[in-house]
Amino acid sequence: MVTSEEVAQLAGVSRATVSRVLNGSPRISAETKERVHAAIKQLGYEPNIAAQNLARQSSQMLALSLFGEDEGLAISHLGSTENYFYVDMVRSIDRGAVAAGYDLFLPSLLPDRSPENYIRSLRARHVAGVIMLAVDPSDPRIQALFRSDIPTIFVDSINGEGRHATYVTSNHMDGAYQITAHLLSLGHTRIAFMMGPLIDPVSTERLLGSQQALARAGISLVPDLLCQAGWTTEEACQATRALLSKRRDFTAIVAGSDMMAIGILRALQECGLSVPGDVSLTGFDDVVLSQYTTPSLTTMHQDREGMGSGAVQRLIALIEGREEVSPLIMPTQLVVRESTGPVSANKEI
Amino acid sequence: MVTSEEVAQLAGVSRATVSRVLNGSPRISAETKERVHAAIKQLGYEPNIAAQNLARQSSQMLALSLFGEDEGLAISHLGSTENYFYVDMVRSIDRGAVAAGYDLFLPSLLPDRSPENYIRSLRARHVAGVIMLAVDPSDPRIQALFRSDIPTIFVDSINGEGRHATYVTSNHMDGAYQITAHLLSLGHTRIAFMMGPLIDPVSTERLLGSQQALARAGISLVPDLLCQAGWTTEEACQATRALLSKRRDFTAIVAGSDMMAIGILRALQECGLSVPGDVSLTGFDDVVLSQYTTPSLTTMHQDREGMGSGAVQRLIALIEGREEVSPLIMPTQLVVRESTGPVSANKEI
DNA sequence: CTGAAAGCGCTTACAG
DNA sequence: CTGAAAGCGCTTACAG
Repeated sequence: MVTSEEVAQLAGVSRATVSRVLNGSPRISAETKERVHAAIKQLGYEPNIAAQNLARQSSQMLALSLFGEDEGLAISHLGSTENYFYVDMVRSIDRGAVAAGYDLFLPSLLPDRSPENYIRSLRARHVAGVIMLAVDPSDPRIQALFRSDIPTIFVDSINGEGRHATYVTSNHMDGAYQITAHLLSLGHTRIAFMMGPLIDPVSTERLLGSQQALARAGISLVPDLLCQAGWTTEEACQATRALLSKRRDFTAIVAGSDMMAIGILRALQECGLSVPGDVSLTGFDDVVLSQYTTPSLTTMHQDREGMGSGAVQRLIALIEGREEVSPLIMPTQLVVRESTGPVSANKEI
Repeated sequence: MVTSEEVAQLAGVSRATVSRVLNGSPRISAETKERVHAAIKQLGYEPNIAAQNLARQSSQMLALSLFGEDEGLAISHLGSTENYFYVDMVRSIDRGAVAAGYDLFLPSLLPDRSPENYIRSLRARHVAGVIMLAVDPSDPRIQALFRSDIPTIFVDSINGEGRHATYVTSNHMDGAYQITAHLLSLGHTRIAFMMGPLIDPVSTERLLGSQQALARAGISLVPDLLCQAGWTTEEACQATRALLSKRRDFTAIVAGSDMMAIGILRALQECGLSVPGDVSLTGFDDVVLSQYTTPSLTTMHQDREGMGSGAVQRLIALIEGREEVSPLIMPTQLVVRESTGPVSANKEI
């Protein structure tokens, strides 16, 4: 490994000067700057990150976390269907982080670690900030994180705003309102809801949006048709099978997400119900796959790009600590595809 | 931040001793060890990682890389449908890394970085080893990595074996053989192939396996029915549309992957072809979603768990440098679901 | 079994 | 605008 000492010698300056050039310190003579840069290029010098971190007492590292429910491993749950939407956001997060000169780190967490240990391990690594994807706000580690002064951006979980933390989310309420209104405009009045878990505020916001749309149309929600399931394709499929075994007196289903809708679609087709002939179905998220089911899914588009880059940009603002950072709430957009249609005249309800 | 100095004072020993206890050095009196551990617990001490890395000239960090084709960002492509299979492997990689005391790092790579810079940036971060997911072996960065002495495990790309690198992969050839034999046993003789890109050795191995199965049955591959597409759902769907517009004289399609099969299924259903009534369809990978399409997919199961943990275990062996490490080749397993059936008598070919 | 001391490669007030 | 020097918090031969 070539060190700053070697660069300094070649350029005929001190290590301090090399460091200053590297860090873009002002008042360095143009000529010195040039000599140093030439030496860096010639030697292929790259600063030792560990040494920088130690000297600066900080790092250029952003932790990317996504907690699952059953274990402590922080990023393990990316592969679960419920999180495909977030996986797709990693791209824009990565892009934003690179552009700002940060690295991404996946903090692995031992299952037996206490909340205090979680915070300490972030500190021991001098993590500059944390991007927390879709997390249960009641998780004690989240509470500890929120109490700490580590800059954190929460994606899709509302965890206050201020000097240390803020959030980015879609306007779930409006999205649910719109997609429900879309079904109402097609003549559906008996609508089933297969929501994500209602402990998750995202679900609650969406439920509220749907309720508002129904209320405005003077239509009431049928208690037995309000169902919950986990966010996964698997759980949504099972819950729908259970629903169908009890009653089928609805003409549409609002799913909590696209991945849930895929499971619901499977359950409907198993029963010989056609979509949208017998039942209309809506998703939420607009994941890539929603175009490739048969029928393709009517859904609400969430702006992953905007959320990812907005998250990084706000996190960096928090790290730099100049001011309070406000939350980012992205609009959603209705995408009408094949899975919704007018309520059929001959539907026997 | 509490430092080892404070622990040393509380325990009445030197920093050197604290360090030794922490690193499990032998010949430390049991009593001292106990006192130090007590002090650590009492103070909530966690070693400063940057200082450790600097002093040790190494880190406990594993780089997890997945190169896309169009840009330098290393992990950005996780969200693309072609990589859902690997995303699902992150879980077992994470678990293995944590168990061995390593952290996972996502090296972000600026688009304009040269292969030399890529290696230098890994070195500057003292990365202990690299886990390289499904990568184009001709990428110059891969070549540079392979020439370097940084321990690397390649997943699904055969890049030699030895003291610095080895690979883990499924037995793709056998898998393709089995799934093709399954179709042959159902009476299919005119089989279309929608392979992944044939620059990718994984595709070639699978093609070879299929060819062997066909040859053994005395059946020849129809040139026009051998198609290629990108690994994504999108590209497979489009390529199938193109195929169907030209000819339909086949009774089965072998897809390069499950995610491709989902796109193929969509294209078939758009044309009013029923699966498996008109055409049988096979996938590969056994991703979770293969159970939730209608019809569900007959596919080859790849042992993600085994591959992920095997990859980490071998990488650590490479890092410790005790010996040559042999590649790991996992068996695959046929999973028969709804998308394949006997060739129908009335099929007009 | 344990301590004193040097060293890892940077950064950053402090002088000039 | 630039250098000498101290410091970041560990680890690890070297003695004893």
